Amino acid sequence: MENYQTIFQSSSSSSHLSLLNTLNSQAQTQRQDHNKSNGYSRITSMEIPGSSISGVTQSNSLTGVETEVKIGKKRGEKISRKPRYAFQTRTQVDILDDGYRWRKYGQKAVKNNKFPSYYRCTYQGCTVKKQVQRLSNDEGMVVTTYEGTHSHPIEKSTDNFEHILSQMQIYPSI
DNA sequence: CGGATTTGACCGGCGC
DNA sequence: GCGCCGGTCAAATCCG
Repeated sequence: MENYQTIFQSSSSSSHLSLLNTLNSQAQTQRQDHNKSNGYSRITSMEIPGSSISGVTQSNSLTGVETEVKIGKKRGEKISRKPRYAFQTRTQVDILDDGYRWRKYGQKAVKNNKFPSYYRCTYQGCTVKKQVQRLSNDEGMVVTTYEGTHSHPIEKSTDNFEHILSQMQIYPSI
């Protein structure tokens, strides 16, 4: 976990998928190191200087956390854990388009937070889920949690987001 | 017309 | 055992 910046710079042609895959790999690596039991382990922190996202006026700071979700409800099934990556983004727009097609399937009120929105990837066979929460503390703070990994190419051409990713800087630990 | 979004209800799990 | 909270589903609606 030393060369975060290098990894991101090398993902110039593969776009957003590379970002998530990169985080995926690093998350797994760190998971072995820390092996947190509380379920949340901070893996990366990103900061985006004032960018060109429509609606964003100030700097964005992304914080990625990886979570292990164990599903042991079924019978003798193997221990399946779903990777979850949470990004804390300081922006005014709730929906950060990462290039995939998302379909909202639920919205429920939570005590400490605002109304979290639940999204699912509409690609056939893709069970990746995304949860967007808005912190009541900071209106501009949005927590996006990705659950699962995409196994298909990106449909949309979000040059905007990609541009931001290129400017993204990750610090080893904050 | 098709697809995405919305909102309410339902279900399951956890806590007390 | 009951109640509460969170999460998901599903039908209706709206938009493009």
